[in-house]
Amino acid sequence: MENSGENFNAVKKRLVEELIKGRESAFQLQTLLHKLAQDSGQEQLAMKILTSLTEGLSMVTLGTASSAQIASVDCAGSGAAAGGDGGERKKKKTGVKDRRGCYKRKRTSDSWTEISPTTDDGRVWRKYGQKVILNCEYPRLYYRCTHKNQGCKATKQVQKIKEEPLLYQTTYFSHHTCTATPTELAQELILESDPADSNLLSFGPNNHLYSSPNPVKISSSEEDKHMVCFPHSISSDPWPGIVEPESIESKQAWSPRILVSYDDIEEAVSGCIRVHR
DNA sequence: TGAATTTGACCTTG
DNA sequence: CAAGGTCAAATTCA
Repeated sequence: MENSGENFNAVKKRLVEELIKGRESAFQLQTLLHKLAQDSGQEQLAMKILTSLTEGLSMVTLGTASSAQIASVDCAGSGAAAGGDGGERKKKKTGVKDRRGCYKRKRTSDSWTEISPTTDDGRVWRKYGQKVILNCEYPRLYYRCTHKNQGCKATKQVQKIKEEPLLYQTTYFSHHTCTATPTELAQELILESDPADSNLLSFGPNNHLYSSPNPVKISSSEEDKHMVCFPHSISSDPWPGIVEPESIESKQAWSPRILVSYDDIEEAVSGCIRVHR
């Protein structure tokens, strides 16, 4: 057998390189977009970014993680406390209800992920669970729409990624079928009226990736609804490229994020895995 | 007192 | 069997 530690380091190094390339390309694109309103080169450059990031992802994927786990950003690496289900409490119910909902959610076209310094999205959620996740420093929180009784099936999972600066990864499943808040209605109107807002790349000061404090649904197309954000650079710090919220004066002005659909990643990754194995 | 949260148990999937 | 997602009784809060 081979030295797996060395392999890992080599892969990691390449991953860093690939992601840095992606970042540089993104920066070029940003400059380009600044100069030109419309240009055919934009698409190619965006593709280049996607390829670089996907390449990096595929290398990470070689190890253990699924792309969904990669999207969860390494969860700060430390060994998690076992199980979340500790302690002693009543032994309960022997008569289990016929079936408990669907377990192990699969990412469908109706799910998407957002990274944000806040979990507040203008909706009213009810927490229904919390779980310690392996290799994640912070527990994952499970929420469902408060209006579940109206038949609203919207749920979300909130995973704290980082303490300083505070960052959460929120994964949404299904859309609200209950009455939307005025804020959200306004947001959806804006996005739907401007399809160019979907899948776009944009950056904050210092060329850093950032997300809106009040995240909105980015994609309006059915295939691209489940999204993942990527940091611009990789180091021991899971989110080194993200600026402190306090240092930003108008986060709102650059709220869109780098977004890549799971479908794209998984398609590309599945191809890359064969190459790298 | 009702609604929301907490948390151990239960269940499915890989 | 481990891990992740959900349920629901117990507890806390307004």
